[in-house]
Amino acid sequence: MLPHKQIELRLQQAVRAVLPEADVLAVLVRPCPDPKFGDYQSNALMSLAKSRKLNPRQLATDALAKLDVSEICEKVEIAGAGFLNFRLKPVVLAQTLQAAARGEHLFSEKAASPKTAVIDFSSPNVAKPMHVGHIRSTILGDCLARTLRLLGHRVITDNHIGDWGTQFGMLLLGWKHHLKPDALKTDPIGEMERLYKMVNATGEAMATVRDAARQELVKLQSGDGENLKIWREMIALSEKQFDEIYSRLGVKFDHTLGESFYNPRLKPLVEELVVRGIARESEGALVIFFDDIPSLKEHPTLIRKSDGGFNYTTTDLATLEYRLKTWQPDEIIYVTDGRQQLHFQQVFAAFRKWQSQLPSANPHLPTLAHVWFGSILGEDGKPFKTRSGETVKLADLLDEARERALKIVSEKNPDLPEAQRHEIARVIGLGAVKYADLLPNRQSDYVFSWDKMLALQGNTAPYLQYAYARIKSIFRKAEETSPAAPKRSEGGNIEHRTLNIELAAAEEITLAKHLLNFGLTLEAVAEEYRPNFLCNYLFELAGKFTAFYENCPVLKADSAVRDSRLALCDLTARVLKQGLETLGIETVEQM
RNA sequence: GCGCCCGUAGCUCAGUUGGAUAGAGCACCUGCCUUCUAAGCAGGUGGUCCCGCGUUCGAAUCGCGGCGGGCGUACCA
Repeated sequence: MLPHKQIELRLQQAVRAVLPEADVLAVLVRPCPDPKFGDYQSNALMSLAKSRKLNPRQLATDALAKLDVSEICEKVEIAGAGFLNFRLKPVVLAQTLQAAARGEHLFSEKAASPKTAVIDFSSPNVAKPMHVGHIRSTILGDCLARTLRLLGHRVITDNHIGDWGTQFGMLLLGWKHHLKPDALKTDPIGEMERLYKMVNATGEAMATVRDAARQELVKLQSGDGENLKIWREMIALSEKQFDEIYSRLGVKFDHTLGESFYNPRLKPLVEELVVRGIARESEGALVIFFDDIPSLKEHPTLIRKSDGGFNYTTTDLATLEYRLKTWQPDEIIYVTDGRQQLHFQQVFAAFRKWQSQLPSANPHLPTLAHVWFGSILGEDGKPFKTRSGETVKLADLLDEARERALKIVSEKNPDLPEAQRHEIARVIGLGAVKYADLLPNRQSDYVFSWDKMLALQGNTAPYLQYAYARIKSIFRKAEETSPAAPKRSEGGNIEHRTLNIELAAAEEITLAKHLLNFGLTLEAVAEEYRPNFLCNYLFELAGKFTAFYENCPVLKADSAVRDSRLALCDLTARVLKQGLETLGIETVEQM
């Protein structure tokens, strides 16, 4: 168990001894904001004292009397209003690093009770190009999936693509009358988008076009052979595009169950909801009212439109039911933009209402989480919407990123073979785009900017990848200059089985202590669904490594120091690589 | 009208149960490539954390009231 966990556990036991009724799970041990206070601190006693009108310093003293962490920490200090400050014993720090060097852990622990989580993200629409608006959901969702998996949870990713709905009426009408086969061959998505826009535009002016489109939709929904055939072709063409983008992004889904998958279930589902008295007719539509939920009292949700059609609430309820039956998840996570908050409140409330009324009511309903993110804005601060020709296509963004990175790598490192420079540019460009998306708090609105997305300096992915490449460079040099250098194990890491890690320089100690906080950070990411915590952690790690790199020569040091520093380098590289991988970002050995 | 979110350095933004002297990147200024990769480092400039009141030992963070902005609010998703 990592030292801070041990401290936390013992502190919780001590608090239980002093305040038996207290919720000790809220007693947390966190890294100190400033190393002068110590390595870890707990503020919990102050809030416990406050709610009980106790003297916080006295409570701290009482808890301390029951606390024995002497083999982990130096003397525990009570500071200020009642902070407990812990300072790790150097030997504990060294032992933790050595255990990591032996491959026993990488500063994180698997969850004690693994859960099953379904993550719903990306969800692009058929017949439309993937643009920058899709990147947040895709990258965030993928990162959350990776984080939960790393922590030992069972994760099921599901891409709920938009392959059904009213847009297909217009698409079918356009396809039948205005399709340009050559254009479809060269740029299928562009051609389908053109058809949609064209019919949509004329439909706004002409009722006959609207009606014709509606007719095509009705035919599709009632199983018309020709329309189904065209519809399937549109999906196939779109999925080809999705696959290309996902392959470039390195994003994989366990399932791609689009809206149409749930189509057969919609009618019986709605009937069931009516029979159970959850939905009722209102103004010609079937509606679920939430009179018992104040925040939703004014916001009923439709599950069948007055024209008999179903909408996305219906589909989402059917989807929830399917996921529950199929995977028995503990948690279902939806990664969409914040504008859908009300919708998900309604879906979640309707689902609970429905499930609670089933005869065999499931006592263990999953946690439903809407992980929302801010809107994408243009550089003018106005909503970045699909206006004619102004959408930045995802493929173009990735191309531009790769080109800018190639230009830089060719300047910095012209001697590398061309193929290698291209590969580096791919990894760096892609990493920069992803990192730019993960770094801000997800709830902030997102001002799209080429320069920001493609920045290669400062707090960016290339900075982290650069730190990694520098470490790898040290190891290359070590092998060149000294045949007696530590050997590489099969995993590409250095063997440390007999290694003694000794930390003397301030930069070494600071770096080492930061490594210990990797798992803590991953847990925070999983808890709050916020990958930016990991970005910041890695940026600090790279910064602390750089300080070490500037001040502590590795290869020129005497044998014992050198081996210890090599081990520290290797552990840093592993955490950087693992951390970046969790963000969905690759590393390169040289750049 | 109601609901959600936001307002922190010139710009873009972090800020982990309320916690210790509010941080980073960009931009700008001064230094540092015979020394493990300068996509870097060291230092400097830069703040009424929108305003006011309150709760608290302690507020950027919580409550109330303003001001400003974004989004949502029954048949698109």
